[in-house]
Amino acid sequence: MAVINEDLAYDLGDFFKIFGDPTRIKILYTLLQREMCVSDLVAELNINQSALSHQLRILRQNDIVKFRRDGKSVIYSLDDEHVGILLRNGIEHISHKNAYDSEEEHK
Amino acid sequence: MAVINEDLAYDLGDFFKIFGDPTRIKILYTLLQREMCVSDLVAELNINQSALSHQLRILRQNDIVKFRRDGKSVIYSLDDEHVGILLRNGIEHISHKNAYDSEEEHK
DNA sequence: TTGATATATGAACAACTGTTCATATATTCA
DNA sequence: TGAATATATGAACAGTTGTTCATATATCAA
Repeated sequence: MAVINEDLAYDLGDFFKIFGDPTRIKILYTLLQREMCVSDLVAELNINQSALSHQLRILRQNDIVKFRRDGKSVIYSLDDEHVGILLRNGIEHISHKNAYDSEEEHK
Repeated sequence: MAVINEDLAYDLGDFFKIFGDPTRIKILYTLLQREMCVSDLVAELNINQSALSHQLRILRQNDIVKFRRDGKSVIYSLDDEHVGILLRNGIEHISHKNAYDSEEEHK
């Protein structure tokens, strides 16, 4: 084992970076529940259409979401089983931390 | 369920952002194996002492690592069980992706 | 105390990131 | 074909991030 491979460190960093933005989190959290077309995402998430499209491209290019065209719409969905696990993992961490924080407040 | 809470989206984003940097990944990957003092990390990871210290502060402030002083040294270790799970999750994702990529190359 | 060693911090700066605006492309329908 | 709708893309810009250099703080040993 010893030292982490330099490339792996960069790849891992790049991978987690994808989840390091609230807009992308919103998108992924939504797609975790059901596939959805762009205009529905715009409506539901209250994000500028262009900003959403830019973020979807990032998710696409990193194989986090997949998409198919249906008439005029493009329908996006999660491409990876790990995404859900990862998000839930993060949520768990945050809720534990918040629970601990409010415990502290009572002292 | 429906739409993700705005605060949660930001908190989750901030959480994952911590893992979105190769220097921090190197640090965490190393601490996953054993606790270590700063100068050992400097030597092992070949990172500038100041840069390392700045990154350790970020990890500290986000309760990802904990530390204790031992004489002149400060010894860091992981503070959270989730970190290992998260890293392994990311590594798994990347290795699957790479496996798939090289599969593609053969076509 | 003084010098040596270990770690932390602040300021400055270059590089990167996400958003917006304008516009391009794609599809459907009349 | 032309208009309407849905989505994507490029350029510009402000804000953020990570590194470096210089320096501060902390601990130990003489």
